Amino acid sequence: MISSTELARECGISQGTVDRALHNRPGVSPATRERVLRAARRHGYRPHPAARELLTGQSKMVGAILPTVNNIFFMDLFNEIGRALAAQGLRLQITPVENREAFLEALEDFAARRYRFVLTIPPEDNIAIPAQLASSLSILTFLSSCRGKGVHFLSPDEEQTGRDAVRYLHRKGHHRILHVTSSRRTYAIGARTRGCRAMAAELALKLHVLVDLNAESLVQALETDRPTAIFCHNDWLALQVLLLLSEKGVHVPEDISVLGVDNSPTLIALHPNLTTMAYPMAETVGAVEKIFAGKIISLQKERYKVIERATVRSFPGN
Amino acid sequence: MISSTELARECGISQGTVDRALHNRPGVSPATRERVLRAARRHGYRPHPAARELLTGQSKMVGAILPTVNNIFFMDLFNEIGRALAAQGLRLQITPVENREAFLEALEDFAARRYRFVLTIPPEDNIAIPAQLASSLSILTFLSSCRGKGVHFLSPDEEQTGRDAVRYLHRKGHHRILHVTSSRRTYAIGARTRGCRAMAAELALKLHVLVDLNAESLVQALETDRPTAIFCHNDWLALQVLLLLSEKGVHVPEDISVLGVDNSPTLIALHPNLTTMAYPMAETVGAVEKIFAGKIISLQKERYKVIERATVRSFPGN
DNA sequence: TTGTAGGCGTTATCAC
DNA sequence: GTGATAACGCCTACAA
Repeated sequence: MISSTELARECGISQGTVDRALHNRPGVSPATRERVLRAARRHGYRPHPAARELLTGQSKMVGAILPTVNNIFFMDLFNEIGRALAAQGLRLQITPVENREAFLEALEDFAARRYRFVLTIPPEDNIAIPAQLASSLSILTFLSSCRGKGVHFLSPDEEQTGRDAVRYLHRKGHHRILHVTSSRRTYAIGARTRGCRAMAAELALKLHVLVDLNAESLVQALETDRPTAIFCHNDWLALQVLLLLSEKGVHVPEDISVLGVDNSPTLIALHPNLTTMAYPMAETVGAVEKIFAGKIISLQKERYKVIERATVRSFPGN
Repeated sequence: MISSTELARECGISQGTVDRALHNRPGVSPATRERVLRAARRHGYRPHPAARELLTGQSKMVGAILPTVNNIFFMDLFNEIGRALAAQGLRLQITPVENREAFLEALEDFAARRYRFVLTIPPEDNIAIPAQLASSLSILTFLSSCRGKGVHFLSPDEEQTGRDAVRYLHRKGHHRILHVTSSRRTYAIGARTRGCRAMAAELALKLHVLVDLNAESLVQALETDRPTAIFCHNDWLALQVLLLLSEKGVHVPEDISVLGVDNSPTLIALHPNLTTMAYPMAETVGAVEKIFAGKIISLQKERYKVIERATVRSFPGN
């Protein structure tokens, strides 16, 4: 990789002139410009981003931090955001982290590099962000928030999502619902279950909540409560449920219905029949773009939208 | 983010002394050192990586490029590599790319940043890497190679993998095998199918190859050839097959066996019963580490190893 | 039209 | 034990 100074030496002119030529700025004779551009192309010249970042105090990079596990949907989301950012000349860099220490370390490094924004899925809930960090970096969190002022948590109203899911199944004629969720403590998990419970109470239908899914716990829940539908916290759990059911010889949707959440492109590609509630992807990408532009945006009013496919049946007369 | 110069001003000393204190180098009085370290901690001081990179011409970052689709296993692999690199003070930065243009653009940027190594899954097969780029960057490719001298393609012998898979199923008593693979043209896909065919011929057993899996094509293949086992190119396809089979009411492994490849942590977490051939993950991570240390390593002699779980049955007497 | 100079934050070296 | 200075590559501003 050649530098603009070396380029200048090679062309027998000053570095300043090279710079003008490279940036298409006035004040260079056509002949000189052509000579510089040709030399630059020949050497595959690229300005050193570190030098530019040092000088301008700004980077074209946008950082992202993703836990090493449980990340398929967020990988999809970040891919989508990355696409939108690329259109603005920004580049998304994803760092996988295993635990809180690595998470904070990555944040520190991003801050030191003067990244303007960092998108994160914290590996744990409620991680405390040191004040120094929070003030020098705009942190956008998904899934679960962090402690620290200035950290922006971007999420739809998940209690509403739980309510919507139960109401949808109720409208389809289901009165006994199993809610499969996780024991992790994130905002989305807690709120969605609360929403489910609230709506189940309103509609006077039976709701059983199953945490920590496995073959035994699922069979037991099916036998105990005889649900006609399973609402899974996300598509990932829904697929797990589908695979477990198929091993037990239970047919979907004849014997039981399954509803997922996210409409994760990767997981739907795996099983295109899954009925699921689509995460407001486009709205999120739009919100991130607006936040980058300095606006304050919330997703609280955005709703997941049911995408009806083959894993939920409806009962006649409902 | 405070700079070492500002730190020096605050402590009323020169920047050089601050630097010595921060790096635990001799030539600073204990009192001064303490004063500097305290101030640094108070301000959350971090050296600016861009400045260091500019000066030293080296970066602590290792780049990685991943296509936005079909990337679950490689995400797992990169997570593993990232862990190993973190232990050496290097940080893995993954950039998702959609197509060849974005791929080359990301490579150019990595080169300009003086990243020493880049790990890549090319979004297409056989992309041409400009000579400039290849010479200023050590490129490690997985899955499929790129044209360009100096590009290091790291892959086990996939023809051998195909042979091993067929032999394994044959030993389990299967004589009619369906090989589900993809129409993409990567080294792994082509070689593995070749290996399957070769071994099937050697063992005089029936092998049918199915490209572009879907409900109809699968049913037709099952009816036409009556296979007793399905060898899927990877775990992803294996899960797709399992889900399709369950919809058709075909039981695994009673009615038919399913064998995947990769032992992808993410996908196995989704379905812990899948019998699969484990990618030599540890060996790959070790190879990457050695290559970073300047050695030339190949994975050609490494083999995938069958992990027997519940989706492959064996016939008595075999 | 072109050259020069200063500075971004480090690190390394040399002088005191 | 400490300060001053050059250099990394780029960009901006000003001088010739």
